[in-house]
This record gives sequence, structure tokens and C-alpha cells, in this order.
Amino acid sequence: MNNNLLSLYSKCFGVDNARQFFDEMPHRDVVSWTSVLSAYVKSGNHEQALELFDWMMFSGQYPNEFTLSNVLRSCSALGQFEYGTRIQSHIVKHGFVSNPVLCSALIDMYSKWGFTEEAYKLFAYMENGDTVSWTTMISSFVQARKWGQALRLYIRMIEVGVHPNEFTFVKLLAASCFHGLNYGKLVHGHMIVWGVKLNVVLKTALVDMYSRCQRMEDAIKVSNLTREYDVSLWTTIISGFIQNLKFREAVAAFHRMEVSGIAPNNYVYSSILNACSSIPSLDLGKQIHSRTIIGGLEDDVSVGNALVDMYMKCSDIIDYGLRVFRGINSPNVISWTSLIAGVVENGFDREALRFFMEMQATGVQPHSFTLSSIIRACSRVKSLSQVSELHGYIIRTKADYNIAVGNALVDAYAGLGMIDNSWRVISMMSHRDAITYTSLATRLNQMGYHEMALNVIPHMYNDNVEMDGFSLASFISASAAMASAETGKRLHCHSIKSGLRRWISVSNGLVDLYGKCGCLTDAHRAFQDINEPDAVSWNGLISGLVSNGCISSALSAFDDMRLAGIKPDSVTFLLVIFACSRGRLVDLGLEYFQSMTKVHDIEPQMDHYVRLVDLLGRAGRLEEAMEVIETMPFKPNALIHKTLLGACNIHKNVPLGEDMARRGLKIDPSDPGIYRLLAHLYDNTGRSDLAEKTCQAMTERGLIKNPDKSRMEFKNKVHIFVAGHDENEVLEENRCSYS
DNA sequence: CGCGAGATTT
Repeated sequence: MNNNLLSLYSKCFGVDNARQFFDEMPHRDVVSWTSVLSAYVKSGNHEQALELFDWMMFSGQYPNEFTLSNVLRSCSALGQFEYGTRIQSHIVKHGFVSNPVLCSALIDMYSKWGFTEEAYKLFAYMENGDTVSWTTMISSFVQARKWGQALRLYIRMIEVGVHPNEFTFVKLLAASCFHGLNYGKLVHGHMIVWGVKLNVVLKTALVDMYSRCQRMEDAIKVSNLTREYDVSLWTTIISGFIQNLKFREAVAAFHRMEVSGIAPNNYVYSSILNACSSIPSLDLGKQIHSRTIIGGLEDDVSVGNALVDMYMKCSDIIDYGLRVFRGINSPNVISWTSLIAGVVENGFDREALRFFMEMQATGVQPHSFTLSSIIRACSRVKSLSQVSELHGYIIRTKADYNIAVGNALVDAYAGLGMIDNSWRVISMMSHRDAITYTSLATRLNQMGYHEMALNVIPHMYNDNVEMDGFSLASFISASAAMASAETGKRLHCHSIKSGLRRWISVSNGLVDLYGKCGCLTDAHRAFQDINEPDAVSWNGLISGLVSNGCISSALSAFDDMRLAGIKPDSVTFLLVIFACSRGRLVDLGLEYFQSMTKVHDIEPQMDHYVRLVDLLGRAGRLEEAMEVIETMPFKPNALIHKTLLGACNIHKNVPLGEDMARRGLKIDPSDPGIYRLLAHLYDNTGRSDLAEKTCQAMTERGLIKNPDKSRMEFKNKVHIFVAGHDENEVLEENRCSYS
């Protein structure tokens, strides 16, 4: 009777009242102890459960199988490894191993600790496996992300005649979507064939599967199969829309949920805030923020984390996000990572480093995401010492080192020009992906080492890493810069075979490549292959035409671009003004320059003024060019003086040329080009004595002539043309050995 | 008196 009363108290008045009654009971048996223990476990008081169990053993009461399964659950929840294995030995000693319930509980415990193999050993040892033990083992594989093994175990389950139920299918659906839509549909079909009843948890798993397979319409269809909706299902729907980049629909789903009378919780708010960051919409984000306050969730860590992220992505004022961050009670790794990544993203690299130190001071350990963000910050402030310090820290602390961290290190070292270190990191990584090699190739391109960038290809090939659109675009841009049509053509072939030419960056690269190689027909064809050319595509085409001297075609391409409704950008105007300059169309060029601000709302940059000076100078309007330099809103650089000096050369204006040389050298005394142009000017105006003196001055200052080279490929050889050389150098290209 | 299922944020 007392045991029944105990059960009544725990169900109606809570575990504390039950405990009080238990303490006053004159006689207790194993059922009394287990009732209280199970009440603790059910209410999540695992520490108290284990404490009670200790006391039970101390008082000489033997546990039975019911007691032990409860204790196992607490061990599993608390991560009490020692305690758990002690219970296991107790189970073995007292002959409980044949109990399927206890076996399932043990399998579950080992799985939750991450010991999948040990769990499987226990499972394989079982003789009377039931639906629960099979399902537990399948969950174990799913948790370990071993999707294939999970699905294969299901096949064996059917073979040995154990029936799956709705619990099994929830896990199978989670596994199947990682093998593609066909597997997901197959599992869905099996579910129907087995006649499993569709409850809300199963429906959620189906919605999740379809949305992960980019089938949002099907996901919604499934969710409408029954009328039962709960907050988890809504969360899955909202985040499904977000994953499929349908932000409007995500917000609409959020509203529908509220209208249906289900109150959003922290999961829902985190999801919908993610939509705000992705759009990005500060207004919407602020509205959601106010809702979280009304809903009393402003203190929740995950909502706070999502808010920090939202403010960081929706505004460039880091104080908004920082204010939310400071309001979070006990920030976790994700909070710190959101803050640091956001601060880095907004360009406040030094602040990011300070927050990283603060994070460690508060005892929070960084994980891979934190590390890759902070490494990026260090590489951007060009701090080698900080990058290597972090690298050392990562090795020392055996920090969460994964491919993202490795890639960040590769990129950081390459960005600092330390290519050897990048390769060393690459060789130490357990495996590499396209990002690893792309970031390296991109950095090499930035530094002008295009040949080295192309030599990344064989490494990638030998490593069995497939190119993606980003890597292919980098390699194409390297071969464009080298005017290497042969390599470029191979990459072009690859782009067709792999289907990557659908990437706009790849096809834009091809247009640029053929333009730079002087193959205008191919450039045109590559351009026409693009479904929807963007401004970059048009710029590539125009650039190819201008650099090959087809001025009028370039200008009519510019007209076509506007007719096609593509807005010209600042690069377009650099090209167009340059075209006018080459074509001696001074007034048209001036018109284009003025139209930038007047019509297109593009503020001219320094480079545009350089081109403008070139335009006027070449046409002999030297005073006007001079006036541009003096009235433009930028401080003149050496290049602009050099440009006008070049024009003086053409028009044999010694005084202005001398003036420009003087001004240019004041800014950059180490530029041999200025000396060369000045010497040339003297030569052209019959002052070879002064020309000689200028050359002498240049040599005295230790400046080496390093003339620009022009490359052209012919019969697998790259010919390099250098101004002032009679014999042209022939370079045997070191061909990339991939095919 | 005991075992197996779903959702969020970097």
C-alpha cells in the first residue's frame, strides 16, 4: 500500500513530496527505492538519482533490473563513464545480461558516449534482439554519422524478421537523406508498406528529409497529411525554407504558426533570426528581437547567439551585436564564435583578437569554427607572429583541428607570402578538399605567381580532390594571366565535361582567357555560351576587344551591354575610357567619364583619373590633363605622373615631362619606369647627353630595368616579348601534367 | 518500477 501511495505522490505532487514520504516509510523494498529513483530520472535530477542509488547499495538493498535501467540512464545523461561500467559489471555478475531491456539501455549508453563499436559488440552479443534494440543500434550509427551502416542494419533487421516501427523510421529517414533523395523516398515507401502510423514526430522527420533533399514542395505536402502540428515541426519547416533559400516563405511560415496559436520557443526564434541574417534584413531582425523579449526569451543562450549573428550580419555597427552579447548570462563557444566571426566579417580584426583573448580568459575553449575565424582575422592584419602563435596554440592544446582550421592556416600562410608553410600545413592535414587548393591558388594568383597556381592542379589531381567552380575559375584566371591558351583550353574542356561551365565565374574566366590570348573568336563564342551574362562577362568581352585593338567593336559591345539591361560598373568605365584613349576619341571619352557620376551614379576612383589623364595626354591636350591632376579629389600617385610623362613623350614636351618625372620620383623614388620614360623623352628631343645622365642616375641608385613582358603562345611554347630586345626569349612551358 | 524517435544558433 505504501508503494502505491509513493507512486501516487510522485505522479501528483512531484518528486520532492514522494521523497519526503519515502524517507518516512517504516519498511522499504526494492520497488520503493526504484520508484523514487525513477521519479528523479524522469524529472532530470540525475545527480540525485545516483546519490539515492549509492545510499540504496549502502543500506544493503539489492537492485533489480528496473533499478539498473534507471541508473544506466542517469550515467548516460551525466557522462559518468566509471559509474556506468560499474553498473555494467553488476549486470553481468548478477546474470541480467539476457534481459533485452538492460541490453538496449547499455547499447544506448555506449552510443551516447560515442563508443559505436563497443555498442555494436553488445548488440551482436544479444540473442533475443527486439525492435527496441535494433532501433537503438540504428540510432547509434546515425549519431556516429554512419548513414550507410544504419541503412544496412535495417535490411538485416527485416531479414531476421524483426519489425520496424515509427521509432525506427524516424532514424532511418535521418540517415537516408544523406544518401540522396532516392534513398529518402525508398524509406518513405517502406514506411507506408509497413503501415506505420504517421505521428507528428515521424512527420517532422519526413519534412526534414525532403527539405534536406531540396524538395520543399514535397516537405509541405507531407506536413499537410495530418492536422497535427507542434513547435518542433514548425521549426523544421522554417529552417527547411531557410536552407532552401526561401526566406520569404520562412517568414510566412513563422506567421502561420503564430496564427495557429502555437507559441514560438527558443528553437523557432533562432531559426527565424537566421532568416533575418541571410536576407539580410535589419528591420525584420529588430522586430523578431522585440518578439523574443515579449516572449521572455531574451536571456536564452541560443536566441542570444542568433541575435548576435543577426546584428553582425545585418549592420556594420558591431556595437549592436556586442550589446546583445554582453546581455547573455553565460556565453558558450557558439556565442563567442558568433561575436568573433561577426567582428572579423566587419573588418575589426584587432577587436576580434581581443575578444579571442577574453574568451580564453573566461575559460571557454575555442573550437574549429572559432579558430578558423580568428586565423582569418590574423591573416588580414598581416600578422605572421599571431598566425604562428595560433598555429602553435592549436598544436599544443590539441585543439579541435579539422579541415576548416587547416584550410584557414593554408590561406593565412599563403596570404602572408609563406607558400612553403602552406604546403607544410597541407601535408600535415589528414585530408584536403577543393577549398584547400583553391585558397592556395587564389593567393598565388594575387601575388602574380600564376605558374605556381597552375602547378597546384597536379597536386589536387593526385590527391583525388575534385575541382569545383571556385577552383576551376582560379586556374582559368591563372592561365589567362599567363596568356597560356593551351592550358586554358584543357581547363575549358574540363569545364564542359564536369558541367562546371554553368558557373558564371568559370565562363567569365573563359571569356577573359581567350581575350588575353588574342583569340577573339573564341572569346566571343565563350561569351555567347553564357546564359545570362553579367557585368563581369561584358567587361571580359570588352577588355578582350580593347586589348586587341578592336576599339569600335569594344565600344559597340558597351552599347550592347546597356541595351541588354546590364548596368556598367566602375571596371566597365576603366575599359571604355581606355578604349577611347587608344582610339583617339577624346570627346567621347570625356563624355563617358562625365556620365559616370551624372548618369550611372558611379564615383570615379583614382584609376579612372589616371585613364582620363592618359586620354587627354595622348591627344595632346596636356594642359587639361595637368588640370585634372591638380583638381581631382585624390592625392596624385606616381602612376598618374608617369602617365602624363608618357604623353609628354609622344608630344615632345620636355618642361612638363621633367616636372612630371620630378613629382613622380618624389612619391616613388624607386620606380625605374620614370627614369626610362624621361631618358626616352630626352632622346626623342635630341638631348642624348641628358638621356645618358638619366640612365646613369638610375643605375647609381641600384634600380634595375625590369620591363613589362608580353606573352604569346605558339606551338606549345610561350614566347615572351620584351621591349628593347632584339631576340625574343622562348620559354619552354612547364606543362601541367593533369589530363 | 525499466529500454528506442523530432526541431535552433557559429
